[in-house]
Amino acid sequence: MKDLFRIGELAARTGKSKRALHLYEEKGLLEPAARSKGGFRLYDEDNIRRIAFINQMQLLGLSLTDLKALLEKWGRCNGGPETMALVAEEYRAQLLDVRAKLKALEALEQGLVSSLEFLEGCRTCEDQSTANADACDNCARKKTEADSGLTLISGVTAH
Amino acid sequence: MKDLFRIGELAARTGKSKRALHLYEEKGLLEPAARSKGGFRLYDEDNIRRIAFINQMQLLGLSLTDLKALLEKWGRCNGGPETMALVAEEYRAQLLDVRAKLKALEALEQGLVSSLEFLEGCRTCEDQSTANADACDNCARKKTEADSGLTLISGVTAH
DNA sequence: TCTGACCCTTACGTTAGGGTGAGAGTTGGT
DNA sequence: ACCAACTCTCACCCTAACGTAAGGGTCAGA
Repeated sequence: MKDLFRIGELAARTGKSKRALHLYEEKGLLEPAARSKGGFRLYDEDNIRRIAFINQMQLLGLSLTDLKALLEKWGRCNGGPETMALVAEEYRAQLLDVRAKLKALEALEQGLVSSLEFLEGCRTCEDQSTANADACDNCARKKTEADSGLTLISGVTAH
Repeated sequence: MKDLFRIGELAARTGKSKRALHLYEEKGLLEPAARSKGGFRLYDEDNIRRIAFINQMQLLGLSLTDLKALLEKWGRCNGGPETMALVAEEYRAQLLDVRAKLKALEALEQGLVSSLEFLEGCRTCEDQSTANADACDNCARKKTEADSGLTLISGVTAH
């Protein structure tokens, strides 16, 4: 009927380890489409999609436990409006979280860009002045300012 | 000279536990400004800034180990151009990572928004048709499509 | 049927990031 | 001097997400 494959192939095709796949099953996140007579797990394309989903969510910082809860909630949703509302609530919460992370990431991106600009300025500055000296006063000062850490994010301006 | 405070106050002012602060010190991420004669750790404002920095980086998914490496690299940077280049390299790598995460988050945001739209459509659809039924064929079909998981992200379109 | 490549379950090991005392010393106020 | 509040240094416990064997079946091809 559908063509099924064993855990080795699933691992190869998803980049996950066999152990991880076993784990996802233990945690109730992944159910093999079938088992062979001898007990081998047999998977199908749906399983691959499920793993792609797990990957995405993991990337975004959800734990396997969180994921299980989410999938269960989604699984219990039978199309009735109350259950749908429940899922919607969950989604809304996730969305808030996602947006907060977005802001943090954007801030860091700015910080990194500024830092790079600063470092670039430092390089050209060094080029023009004391050629073989190990330290540049300007840079050293800026570095000291940034050293406590926060400047790294709030933006190290070029000099 | 500066006004120093003990670990309890630092904990209170940063929202971290004392244990966490000890841990950061063990990991080489945080050094008390001083110690009292009796051995109590004494902290200052710089320490607070350092912790804010740690917070930010943790939020973005860096491990304490990553952070230590980053700070060490930054600490070894004495203004010389080679060391600066090294730090710049690190920053560039971080930036790539951050941008990848940004894309993933934006995709998820879209997915969540679309899902919410779908759920909303479902609710209104339910309102107009079979009022007390527990299932709506339209919704059930959509749900089945989305059930494997990926649709959750690639976008559940409204019906 | 035999063999090599796979897979099964069970179960202990590992790293990160803390939590939670225990037992003992330190501080600051009265 | 004395007490309450605080801190110190061990040192063991915990969850997450796997890694890594051990001991023993399963499958497919020659």
